Amino acid sequence: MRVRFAPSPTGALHIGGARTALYNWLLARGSGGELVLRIEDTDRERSTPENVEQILDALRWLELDWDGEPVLQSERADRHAEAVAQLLDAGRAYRSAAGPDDVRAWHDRHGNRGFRGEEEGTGAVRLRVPDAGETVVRDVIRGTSAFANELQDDLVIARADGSPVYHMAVVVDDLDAGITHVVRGADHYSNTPKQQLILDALGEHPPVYAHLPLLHGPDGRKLSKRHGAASVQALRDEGHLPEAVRNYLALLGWGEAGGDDTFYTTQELQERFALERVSRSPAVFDEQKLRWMNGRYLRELDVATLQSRLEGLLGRPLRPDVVAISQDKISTLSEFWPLSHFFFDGPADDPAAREKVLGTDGAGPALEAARAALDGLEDWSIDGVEAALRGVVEHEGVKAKAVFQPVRVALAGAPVSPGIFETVAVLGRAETLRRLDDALAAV
RNA sequence: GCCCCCAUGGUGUAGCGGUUAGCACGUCAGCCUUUCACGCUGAUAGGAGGGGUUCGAGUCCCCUUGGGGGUACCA
Repeated sequence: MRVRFAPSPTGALHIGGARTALYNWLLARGSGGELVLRIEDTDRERSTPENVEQILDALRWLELDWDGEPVLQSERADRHAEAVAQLLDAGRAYRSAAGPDDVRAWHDRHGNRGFRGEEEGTGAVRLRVPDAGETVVRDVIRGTSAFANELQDDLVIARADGSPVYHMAVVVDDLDAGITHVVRGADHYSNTPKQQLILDALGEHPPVYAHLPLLHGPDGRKLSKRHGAASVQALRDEGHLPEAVRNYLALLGWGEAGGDDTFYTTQELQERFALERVSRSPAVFDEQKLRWMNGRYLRELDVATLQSRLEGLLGRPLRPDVVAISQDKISTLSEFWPLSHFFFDGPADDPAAREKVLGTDGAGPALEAARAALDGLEDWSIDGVEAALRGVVEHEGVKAKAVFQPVRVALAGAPVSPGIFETVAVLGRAETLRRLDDALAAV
């Protein structure tokens, strides 16, 4: 099995594209086949080196590798031209100056019958589509359906300047690369008969096709940039884990036979993924579920791994103890800093929180008592701190919250932080007392 | 307009002629509890509509409706 992923370099890698890449990768890696990467850049405007690099970057982040060097479609123009010439020589294509207006005029006269032009020896190259018969598309996911040839326009396969059009280019590239299975988005489905027509004119046979259902946004419309995190780049920036994204994406449009499972290791995915079981209907990308799943993966990580991933995202060194006590509280990497930055750069500046929590009558005494208890504490551990602070609560005869919240705000500057005992223990005696004193001075 | 495809709760899916329609996210309630989370327990809600076929239909067929894709000298 030889499959291919052929993104067009429009910038970021779209979620739908990422899923297509994943499925192709699963197919190749799960079967011992090969995955080749081709950049569909016949549209020169979009194919800047930066755009291409972004796509490759996104794939690397997802840990989806490919075999060999990525092929740039634009570099195969000679081969495309050769194939066009072959069709011209064989009389399976012709040059015609007819443009869009002429095609429209034809349809005004002939209804939905496909446009048929005349050999004019100049203009764009059009494929001669037979009037009889039908082109049958066999799709592993969607089954079989027939498209009447009579209804198909003689399509342009090369522009007047000789440059090949997309359909011509893909067909030739897939042929030359020996692609056996074409797995791509369903937006290519209706174009498949055209490509089969070209293949047929070339005297070749079509590969196995599989068209994946499109992804929609929460509003039911095709997923796009305005739906927020619609790209792999955005997911990475939000602090998702590639393994979680892969797991989530795999399940967006595919389900195991009789399976109630939700979590799959990449290994399991490779073993069990089957094209035949991919859904036919479009799916809605659900950020909430991805987030939930990401949290589950995050909590499974050992502290050292989590720390290095966080450092990678934040670009600064962290501390394992801080990472450890924050792990249960976050579901994406980017939630770490807002929660625990105060360990590194001092209490947050949140006047509203200070006012609300430290402005109450009991706050002063509570902080005093907590300070005294911690000052003399011998066992400076999470358990030791807990014993000391609970002692304060008991001694003061107040609710636990009446002591813990002021301490939290004094240390973190915010009403939210990791567990208070953990926070105190990790912050250390000197820093804790200093922050308590600062808060006391302001009360 | 024409061609093609799709249709199980709010979301992703399981089921493949006989089930109390399963699982997961979400939502709601409760528990846990020092905040926020996590976790646990329970609840909520579903086969678009209409015709067939059949003893029996999410499950097979047709129509309607709704949604999507294609229809470029775009990719």
